Amino acid sequence: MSENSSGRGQGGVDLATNPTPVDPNNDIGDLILPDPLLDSGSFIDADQNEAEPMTPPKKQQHQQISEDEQGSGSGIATEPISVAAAVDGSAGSTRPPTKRNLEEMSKRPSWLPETWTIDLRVRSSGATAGTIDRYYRDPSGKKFRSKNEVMHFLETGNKIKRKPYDAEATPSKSPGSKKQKKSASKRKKSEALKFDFENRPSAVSGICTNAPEETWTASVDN
DNA sequence: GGCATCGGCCG
DNA sequence: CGGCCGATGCC
Repeated sequence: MSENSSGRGQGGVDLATNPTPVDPNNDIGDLILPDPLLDSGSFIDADQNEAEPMTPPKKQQHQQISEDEQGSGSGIATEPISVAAAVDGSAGSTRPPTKRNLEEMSKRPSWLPETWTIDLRVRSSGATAGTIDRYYRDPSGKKFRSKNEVMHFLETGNKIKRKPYDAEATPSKSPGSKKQKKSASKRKKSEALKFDFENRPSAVSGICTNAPEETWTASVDN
């Protein structure tokens, strides 16, 4: 505690560095947000659970924004971010604004289904250390790297297919023979949208009605 | 083989 | 600056 005055002794300077130019009524009020994650209209009731016989009573669908705690030991370099911890509110002059808005980052984009979850990962090593990467997890647990991938999955139901890596393409290869796509796997079911059947509540219609028309909704119809 | 992360590039 | 993708390394 004594270090308090020592480390942050520059109380006066603090204000000078962070004068918060235009701030009508933010101040601490900003920190006490009612519900940054839950917006009005967002209800996470477990009431509908009972309607789903298949849904095991293991756990509810809480908004898990990857606020898990690193248990220990794992050689995981990147560490999951905690929204609560990120709310320092202190003079973060030494911190880039990127982190400060961690809260905003954890909020779901409009194009992302409400049943999906966001995974925030911070790079702890490398030249890009400190970079925040956003991942998207679907109700099933699949992990995606970017919005594009998520959309692809929502549209086709199949994970994006990336090149199998062709190395330098064999320099001495003769022209004429190459990788010919084999027409294998023709049984590719699921070509048509797969809503979040994983946790499809019986009141789905209610939610749909209530929720505004999102872009992804249109895709489903398509 | 698969997963995870980092780097670098682009908009 | 943010975001996405690609590639590599590691397990």
